[in-house]
Parts: sequence; structure tokens; C-alpha cells
Amino acid sequence: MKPAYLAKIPQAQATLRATGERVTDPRVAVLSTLLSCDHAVSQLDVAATIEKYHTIDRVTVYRVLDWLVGVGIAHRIAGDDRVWRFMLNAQPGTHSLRKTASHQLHEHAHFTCNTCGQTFCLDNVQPKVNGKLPTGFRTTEVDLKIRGLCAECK
Amino acid sequence: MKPAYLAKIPQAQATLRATGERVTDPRVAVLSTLLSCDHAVSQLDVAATIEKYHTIDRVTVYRVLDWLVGVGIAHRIAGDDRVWRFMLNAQPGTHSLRKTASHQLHEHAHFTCNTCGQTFCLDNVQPKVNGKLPTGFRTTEVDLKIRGLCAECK
DNA sequence: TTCTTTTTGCTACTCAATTGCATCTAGCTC
DNA sequence: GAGCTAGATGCAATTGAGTAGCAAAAAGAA
Repeated sequence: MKPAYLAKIPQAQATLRATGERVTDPRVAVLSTLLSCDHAVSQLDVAATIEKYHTIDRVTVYRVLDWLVGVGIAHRIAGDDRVWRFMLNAQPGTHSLRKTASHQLHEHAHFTCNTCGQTFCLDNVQPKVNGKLPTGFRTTEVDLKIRGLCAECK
Repeated sequence: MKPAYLAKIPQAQATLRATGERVTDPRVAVLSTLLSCDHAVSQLDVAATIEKYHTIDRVTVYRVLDWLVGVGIAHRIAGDDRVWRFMLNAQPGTHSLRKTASHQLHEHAHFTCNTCGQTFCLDNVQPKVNGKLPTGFRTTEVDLKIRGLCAECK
């Protein structure tokens, strides 16, 4: 069976081409990795996946991930272990479950498993602020992080 | 006017004594610092405050902060800058605004200002999960992080 | 093909946080 | 109050994610 990573290369190339920015091997590789994952991955995870097929520098992985965030393809999640993890943003029509609107309003909900440490995007959960902020405070972004046990580890 | 830090020393000592654990100078100093702050502070902030009065090793500050989290006096908050910040937990009857119940259920709401970077505990805001988790997922903790502009920076 | 701009890879660096270990001390026991 | 011991502290060295600088490489346009 073809690894998910390889299977996603054409889609990665198409997505990158659609941005109008340069399509390079490292960008294709990193994006293919993200496309093949259903959970948030760290730079190390990405590099490890890619290294099975090509060599890639860790600094390049960092830079490509940053770039993907900058062009709006991915977003970053701060982990409890001080490690950034990355995940694709919702693409209208691509992931039917996702609520694109909530992403545009900069609202995210994530789930991190206490046992396996994997982080998932909860696309059908919306953060809700119950109560009001101190006077003078203004919200631009809401992040909900749920911890617990995932289906695998339960 | 007496600095808040010095003013909080007796309260810090009393709180520590109540735990039944050892009451040491570093523990009193770190807890006094937390007691004198209305926002979440990093190890560096704590050390800087204490160094105005005594010398203290940074490693000790880390260890005391960890210990305070372990005994349930404080909790840690992961910042966007990969720095841990710490804040006191609600003490029943001590901070009337705080909802102790929500802390016992491991629910927190924090606000981080995009401009000044300060993080505050939102005691009168409760995270609300709007939607349901994937099947098999179980929640133990909910963290709501709001970003925006605080009253000062607005 | 040539040219220009951007990206990549490498090396060296930053900096929060951790580990190991010898020394010290809080609080108990006598 | 003196002695004892588990636990806490201070110091030095280390880890590990992420960053900066710069020369070489390559994408895409002309």
C-alpha cells in the first residue's frame, strides 16, 4: 500500500501552485506530510517523515512551516511541551466537517491526549466564552484546548 | 510605600505552613512574588523580583514553581513564546471573584495581550465547549485562551 | 539560455528549561 | 538546645527547540 505521504504529493503541488508562490521540493514535502496527517505534527515529526524519502534540513522544515502559516495554509499550536505543532487550515470544500467560518474568526479548538500526546483539531467544536472580559479588554482570537484521553488511549 | 512583595511574606509563610511541607526562604520568596502579582509571571519575572531583596538561583526558582504547581497552589500557563508563566490558583474564600469549582474541574480561562504580552487569569469567564468531541474522547481539562488587547494597551 | 529573486543548507548561536551532584538546612527526635 | 536525616538548594554542565547569517543553489521570468 502506498504511503499516505507519497499519495499526497500531487495534491500538495496543486495547492502550492494555487498560491502563486514558488513550488519547491521542500515545500511539497512538508505540505504532503501535513496532508497525510490527521493530527498536529511537530517540526521533528515532519522531518522524520520526509527523511524516509529524501534528505531535508531541519532549518528548512522550520522555515517552510512558518511560510505555510504565513500564507494561510496551516496554523500553529503551542504544545504543553514547549513544542510548536502544525496543522492544515480548513480549505472550503475540502474537509466538509470543518467550519471555515470559525477559522476566519481566529477561533480554534484542539484536543491533546494526556497519554499518547497527540493533538487533534476539533472542527466541530466551537469555543464559547461564557462570561465577560474585564472592561476595556478586546478579543481578537480564541483558542480552546481540551485535554483528556483520545479514542485510542481510552 | 511598602512593596507588594514584602507585604505578602507573612501570607506566603502562612500558606506554606498550611501545606505541611517545608517552609524555606526560596519558597516564601517565590510565593510572595506570585501573591503580589495580578498577572501570570515567568521564572525570569519571579527571579528578578526576588533578586531585589535576596539572591536566589534560577534553578531553585524553577523547582519551587514546579513544586507550587505540584501541591496545587499555582498553575502553569504555556505562552506563545515557549515560556512557562505561573499564577496562583483560587483559594476558597481568598479571592471572592474566583470560581473555585471551575478550577477543581480543571477549567481555566486566560487572556494574553498581543501588545504588552501580559497574561491574566479570567476568573469570571468559564470555558464552554460548544459541540461534541469525537466518539471515545474523554475530557479531563479545558483551557480557554483569549488573545487581544488589554485595557492598558487598547 | 541567462538573469534575478527567493529559497535552501550549513554552521553557529540563543535561551528557557533540565539534570547531576555536592552541600546545606528545616524540622523532627532526643 | 544538639544531633540527625530526608528533602531542598546552589552551582556547573547539558539538553533541545527554535533562530540568524551567509554563501550556494534553483525557481520562474525574460
